[in-house]
Amino acid sequence: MLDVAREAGVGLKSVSRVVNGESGVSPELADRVLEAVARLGFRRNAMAGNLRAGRTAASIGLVIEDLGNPFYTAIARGVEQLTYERDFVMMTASSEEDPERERALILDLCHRRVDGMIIVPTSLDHGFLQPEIDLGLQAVFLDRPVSGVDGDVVLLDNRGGAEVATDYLLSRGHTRIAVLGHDAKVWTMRERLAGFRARLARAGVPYDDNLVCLGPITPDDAAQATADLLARDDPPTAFLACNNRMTVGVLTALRRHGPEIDVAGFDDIETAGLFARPLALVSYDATELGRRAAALLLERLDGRRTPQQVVVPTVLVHYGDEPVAGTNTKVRRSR
Amino acid sequence: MLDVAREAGVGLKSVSRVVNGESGVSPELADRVLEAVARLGFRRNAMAGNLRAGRTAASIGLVIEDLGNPFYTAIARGVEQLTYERDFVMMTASSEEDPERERALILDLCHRRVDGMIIVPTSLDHGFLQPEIDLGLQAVFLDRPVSGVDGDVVLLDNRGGAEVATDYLLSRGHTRIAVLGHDAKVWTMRERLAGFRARLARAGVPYDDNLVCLGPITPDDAAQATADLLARDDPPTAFLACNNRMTVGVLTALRRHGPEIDVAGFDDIETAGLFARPLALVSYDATELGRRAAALLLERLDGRRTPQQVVVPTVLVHYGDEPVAGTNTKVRRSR
DNA sequence: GTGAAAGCGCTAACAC
DNA sequence: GTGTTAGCGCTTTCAC
Repeated sequence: MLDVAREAGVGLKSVSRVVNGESGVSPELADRVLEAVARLGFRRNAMAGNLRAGRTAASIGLVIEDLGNPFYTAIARGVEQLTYERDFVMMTASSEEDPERERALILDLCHRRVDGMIIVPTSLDHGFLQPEIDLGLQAVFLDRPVSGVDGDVVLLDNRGGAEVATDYLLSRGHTRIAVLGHDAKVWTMRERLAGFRARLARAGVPYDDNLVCLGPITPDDAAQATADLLARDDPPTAFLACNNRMTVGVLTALRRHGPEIDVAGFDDIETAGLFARPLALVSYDATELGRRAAALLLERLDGRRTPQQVVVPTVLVHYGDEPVAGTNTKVRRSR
Repeated sequence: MLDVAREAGVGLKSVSRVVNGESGVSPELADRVLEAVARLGFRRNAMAGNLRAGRTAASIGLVIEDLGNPFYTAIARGVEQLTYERDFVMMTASSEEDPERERALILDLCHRRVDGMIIVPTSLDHGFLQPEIDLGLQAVFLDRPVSGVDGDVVLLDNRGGAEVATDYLLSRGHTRIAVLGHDAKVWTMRERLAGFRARLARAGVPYDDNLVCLGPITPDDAAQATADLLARDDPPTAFLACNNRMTVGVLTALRRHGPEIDVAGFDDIETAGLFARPLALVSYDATELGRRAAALLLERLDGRRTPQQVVVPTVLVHYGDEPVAGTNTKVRRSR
């Protein structure tokens, strides 16, 4: 920059002003500067500019579990939509559900002085973040609550969604409903299970632990588990899949089975309307989830300090009952 | 850092050494420093460290079209897999297919001194990047070639894929094959169309411009276009959809039609095996596409300068012919 | 081993 | 309007 100043025969600050489009520079001087900039191939170093006291990098960190899962990428998209307008860049990182990796990722982003972070927490305790927050980091947690840290939280109405889905399967006359889900250590999973059990109890249907299969991770895992369940002497007559991967797995295993087996699942699937089998999905706008989180973060960056929590409702959407475009019936909102 | 030095009663450089885990510090001194760091809640500022001459931010920029499209997120995932191991952070940004936005995004990332960039180019000319490259930026272009810039390129065998898909439809006896695609300004689209025409010609089937519909963007657009085509006096008997959104649209419009209409599409769809209708898809590993690009970029960052170009092959995968899990028949490789 | 001094490229405060 | 002077928080010589 100093070189430019010399080349143009002006002061350092004038170059700074011109380069940053600040006002208060005479046009001719600006021209000279611009010329020198061009001649010298000067590029402003944003990092240096952000070095100033208390300043940050105009960047936000997004820590999700897996860039390969449409749920998380929809979130990333929502976050980007809002942060782009404010000229933040988004640094995305996948924790791969590994608490240790998550921790390292988050701390690295902190060192890079991101202004704020949106985190889908994998660790059970985020106490390690509190020091950073005390130092000025702003954080919004997404999809799961956290303990030991100040920050906003954006949640899904998991319990309500599970309740509506369970009611639907019960209303179809099922009493032996299998549940497929991920690890019960994950809060969302516990909530969904709780909703399921609550509705079963209300309907007077006994809860059978043997029909609940937690653990599968990939669709293939889930398909195998489904096949195992169906091979039993007293197989389930309906399935509740607790996330998009489980749903795909269940459906894969059911391809040779008739429509008498009903399936409900959590998370929307973009192509569900094209499936061979009818399907009820607990849906919600995942992009909106990201937008809400980003909005909260931006509010925080603007100065809000009182913690907020928002819960995004879900809707049970029926696919395939009436195979006509655009007629998915929204049956009942969870809240 | 100076505060820490004072607090520990040591020199500035010693703190730096300890904080960066450099060797050559006596254990007791290190202990004192660590203590002071803890007491003062010191956090190293990575941005300041990277300010030094010629240094960079250990970050790479990824510019794609749309974070909502599984094609691009699969790429992002592949890129992340390789760059994570080298402690780079990934700054992701969507150009939304807007050349102006793309340009702004790229330039912003340059100013943030990313070490390298992986770009799915939307603009037709990237000459504006050459100055940055001359200044040391490393770039890899993905999915489409670019003009006017030095950099590596990772491409898909678009033409070969289209040829195999076209051959398949021809082999099923179709002579009136409709093509749905995005803008012909996009290189991939032109390649796919060229492959289609080449095989038509070879088979002696006349090319009918009226059956080629370019322009739809969303699945809904494509569904509408498909419906329009089917409503003609002499409708097509098969469809070639040139990307995942087109495929979904075509299938949506075809839900009420029998299996006599064949559909082939470009891009894999994760849930295609669950669809009501058989489907042939020109598939490839999009994550691998990202990995290849990242590998090239890392090589460049390690010093390679000779430009490279890699072409990733495609495979035609048949879904739904034989509804059993795991038996998707890979019919023919494009190369 | 350890530390002082001189920047890295920029912006904020303050003169002119 | 415009330029000068301090830093921002760190790393890098290079003495000690």
